[in-house]
Amino acid sequence: MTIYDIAKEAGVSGSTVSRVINGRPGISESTRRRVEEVLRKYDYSPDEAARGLVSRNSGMIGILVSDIRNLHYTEGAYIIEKKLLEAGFCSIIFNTGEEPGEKASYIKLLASRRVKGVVLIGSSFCTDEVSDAISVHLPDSPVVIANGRMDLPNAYSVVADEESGVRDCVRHLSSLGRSRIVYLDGRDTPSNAAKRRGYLIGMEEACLDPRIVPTDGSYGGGLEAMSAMLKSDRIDGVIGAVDLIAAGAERAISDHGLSIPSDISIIGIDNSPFAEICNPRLTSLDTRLFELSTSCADVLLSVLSGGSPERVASIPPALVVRET
Amino acid sequence: MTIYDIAKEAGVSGSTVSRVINGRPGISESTRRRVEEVLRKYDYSPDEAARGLVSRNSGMIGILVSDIRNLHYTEGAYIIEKKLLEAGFCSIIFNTGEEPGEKASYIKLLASRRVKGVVLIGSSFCTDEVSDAISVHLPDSPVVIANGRMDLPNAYSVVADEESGVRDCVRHLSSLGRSRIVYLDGRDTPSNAAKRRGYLIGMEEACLDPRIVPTDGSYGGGLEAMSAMLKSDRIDGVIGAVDLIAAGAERAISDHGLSIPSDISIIGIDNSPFAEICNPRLTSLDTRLFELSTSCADVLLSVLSGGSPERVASIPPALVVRET
DNA sequence: GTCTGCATTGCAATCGATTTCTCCTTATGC
DNA sequence: GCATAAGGAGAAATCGATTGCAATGCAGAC
Repeated sequence: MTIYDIAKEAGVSGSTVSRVINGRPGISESTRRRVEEVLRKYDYSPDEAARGLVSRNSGMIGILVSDIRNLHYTEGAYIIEKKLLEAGFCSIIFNTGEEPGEKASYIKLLASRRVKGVVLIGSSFCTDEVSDAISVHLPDSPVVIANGRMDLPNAYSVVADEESGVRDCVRHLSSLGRSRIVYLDGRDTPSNAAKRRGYLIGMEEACLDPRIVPTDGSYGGGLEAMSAMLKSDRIDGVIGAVDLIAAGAERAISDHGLSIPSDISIIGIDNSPFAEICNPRLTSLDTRLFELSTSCADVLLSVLSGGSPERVASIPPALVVRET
Repeated sequence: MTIYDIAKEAGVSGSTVSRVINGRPGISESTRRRVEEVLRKYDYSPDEAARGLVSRNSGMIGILVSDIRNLHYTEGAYIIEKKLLEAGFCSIIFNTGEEPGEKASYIKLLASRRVKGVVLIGSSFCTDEVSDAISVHLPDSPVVIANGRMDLPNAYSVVADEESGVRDCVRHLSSLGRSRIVYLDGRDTPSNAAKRRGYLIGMEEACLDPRIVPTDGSYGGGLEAMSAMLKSDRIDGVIGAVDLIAAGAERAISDHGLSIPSDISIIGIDNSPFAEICNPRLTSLDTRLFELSTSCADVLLSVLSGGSPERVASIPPALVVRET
């Protein structure tokens, strides 16, 4: 079923059908109605490949996600996808994995699909490989990075201000009289580096000794690191780089027979669904995933419709105080 | 940059370049090398729209997910996407929302993109609207439904045997001496209907009085429903249609001052990450999301490569006993 | 020396939709 | 009643890659 089949049945030419489909002017009301009739009859929809070929774009947006185990990223991807779809753009979503070389190859893949724009979710895309691949294969398409920065003429960033967010967490704990505040770090990403900086600044401001403990970023990792610490050290405050780590720590603390929050306060980061389910409910720094994701989509749509939004938008996080 | 640009630079015709790119035979080793050189020089990748136009397919697979709030679905989607990508297929993932009419329109969208196959995630796609849309717009492409059934010549199903899974949950509770076992239902889907059947069968077998309480399928819903029940009724076992409901119930019980599992046992369904984080850790029926999703991808790939897998594959769930 | 045959390579049509340019019809003004 | 303008519709080129078929060249056979 092509426009010519439609054309034949309606007794017109292909060009006319095309014009009707695309709402182009210069068609008489009667022909338009006749063609629309046939269009409806077959519930026709045009071949997007052919369309893309002549219009030189696919009407698609590429979304790259590095780590699917991170609920945070996938949720962001879906929010963005939904928003773009409402605006009439299809999205291709790819899991790129963590390897920088791999990530760059996905840029090429998107380029060959003639995407109109790209959204990169997570700071782990901010590498030279990815940046180079973009300037080679997609020098003219807008690229929006969620929670990361890239120095490219066609790149835009929307970031959560994690540094000051975590600093505020330290202030909060300190105002609660906590002084031995440990930071449970996650995997090595620019985002986690910003959080670490915020922690160090906060501790410095409060004239406290900082202590950063590495973990693998998982629930188990948080549990393990916390258990080890509780054996020897006195601690009264914990900040986890993500909620999952904090949840693991919470569990370790309650297994150790200490009480939360009277003995130890805990704060997680991201305000994920996990925070609500922990027992006691986890206090968490909300990095405003919804606003951030929505804003990414808005920035992209703005560029695509000829606007020129800010190169870097910053979303302030907010501490959600619960029971820990 | 087109194959003709490459061709000019290599001093050959476009056809030759095309043949080299696609590894077609009948090209001398020397020309092939020369063309490959230029290809590499520009890191060229062909326009997929043009390719799709002549080959009459896009090399893409459509994945439809109804509810993005359900972590279970999105995780399945990602597992499938990854597996398909490894096999060389790109995926377009769409959130369809719950409305049947909307869902059907996405089928049309996929058809216009000339997808090679479709994966529908969740039983909520098993409606007449969707089924009709498939037989009109995609009568020849394989369609795989994860955890649902559809009666169509080109449809394949991979389902978790939730009915017997939930029946086994009842048996488990009953073997623990529980007799007042409540089932907290979720939203109205074929999948939840199967779970309900399993519960009823299990209760019948154990000669116990069934009691099904509706909820909205959320953590809050489970909490609310359970709180209400605890005010008046004596209960010693709970099964939640999904982990989130069970987690809410768990919280309600501990808020009510009862102890788990000595006073009341709880079982969730899906064995999601939430189960591990609950305190105490939630016993849950693992519906084997990973195996199910992988199997969906396998079935699709099998059909696409000319195989004819079973129309319906069933994955037996497994009870993961934790602390509740 | 011509002819057959195979290996390479190029030409041109094709996929389906868009768009420019041209032609034709009809209405309007004189 | 005729000229002209304007609006409606079609013919054909185009997007970039693929592919059947034709053409070329070269080697070996007679």
